[in-house]
Order: sequence, then C-alpha cells, then structure tokens
Amino acid sequence: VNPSVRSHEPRPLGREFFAGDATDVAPVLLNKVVATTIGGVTVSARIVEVEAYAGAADPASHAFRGPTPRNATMFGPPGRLYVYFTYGMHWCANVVCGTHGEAQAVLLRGAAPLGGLEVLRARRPKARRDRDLLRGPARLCQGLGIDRTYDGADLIDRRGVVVIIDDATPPPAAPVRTARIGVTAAADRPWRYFVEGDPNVSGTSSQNVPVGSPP
DNA sequence: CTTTGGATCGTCT
DNA sequence: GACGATCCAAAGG
Repeated sequence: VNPSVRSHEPRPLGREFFAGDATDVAPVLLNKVVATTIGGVTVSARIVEVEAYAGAADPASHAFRGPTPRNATMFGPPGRLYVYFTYGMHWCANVVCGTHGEAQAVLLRGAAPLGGLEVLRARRPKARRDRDLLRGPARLCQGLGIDRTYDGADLIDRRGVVVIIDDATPPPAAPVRTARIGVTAAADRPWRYFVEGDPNVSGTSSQNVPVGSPP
C-alpha cells in the first residue's frame, strides 16, 4: 500500500460518491464536512441537514419541467455544485448526484460550524447565536460565501473553492426523515434528512417531527 | 417559545 | 404577471 494514503486521513469525496440516486446520497452526506476557500480564507462545517430532489420525476425539483438556463448545472455530471437564487435575495446550494443528465441533487440545508468561526460571524452579522450561522439553506450559503460565482464548481478538485470531506465521522445510522420544507408539490415524499438533536438543524418543531410518528 | 407579514427580483408562464 | 427548495424583526403566549 501507499504509505502516504492513510485510511483515516480526511480526504475529499470522489466522483463515485455522488453517482447514486439523490435519495441514497443524501443520508450519507450527513456528518461529512463542507469547506470553502475564498479569498485565501477557509471555513469548514459539518453537514447536519439535507434534502433530496429526484430530477425530472420529482414535481418539487427545479428540473421537473426540463432544462433551463438556471438549472443547467443540475443536468450536468455529478459532483458539481448547483447554486440558485430565490426569493429575490437568497442563494441556495445543491450537490449534483446521479448520472449525467438525470438532474438529481441534494440541497444543503444546515451545517455545524467547525473552522473559521470569526469569518462566519463576520459574514452573518444578523446571527445572534452561533447555531444560526449555517442553519437554513440560504444562511449556509451566506456563511460559506457561496453565490452565483460558484454555480457549477467541481467538488472533486482538492484545490477547488468548495470541497466535501470525509473525516471518518460516520453518518447517523438512523437520520430523522420528514417532508421537505417549503415545497408544496410532492409533499408526501419524506426526503428531508437530518441529524437528530443537532441545534444547527432548521425548521420549526412541528416541521421536525419525523414521518410515521404517532399523532 | 410560536406566528405573522414584509422584503425583493430572477425566472418561467 | 405570479411565484418562489427563505430570512428577519416584531409581536403575542
């Protein structure tokens, strides 16, 4: 074996990690580390909340009505970042999954700050508590410095601006599953996944009740 | 703690 | 012309 490759050394995820269905990739993205390096400054955070969007077959997906200039990145190869603008003022980021052309994606909805706390606080002056720095898809992008500039960024490139790292922290054996937040179409599909009990998970208490729990 | 209304503009109908 | 894969401050329990 190559002694320079130690099995427990943190390493960026390879392309193959993203090649599966979004509903399979989403839960195993939990507890991975996302890091951005912008202007020579690196911040990192542990992913604690995601949602799967299953491409053309998913009425809630931006890809449901076919390719457009906005969603072009989703229709490209897996392992890239799909960044979109919404509500006239917010950016949100997805990881493209599946095979080229399937337009599957996982929305990054919440993360626990790890490194670069001072930078995160500076980028998120309205966050009163550190648990609000990256809690929610638009806040996450604001804290990590993600905007339109990084739509299409390749996550595989170790020297890229955005990487997702496996630091050997396993995903939860049983993530909490709920309906996706803010979507009206296909509300019956429980494709939101989060780390139970983590304070950096978005949503209200009623939105965070797992599917199938007794009334 | 929860609920409510306003902000704000790119995108597609 | 209508609508968001949202956030925030304010107000009420």
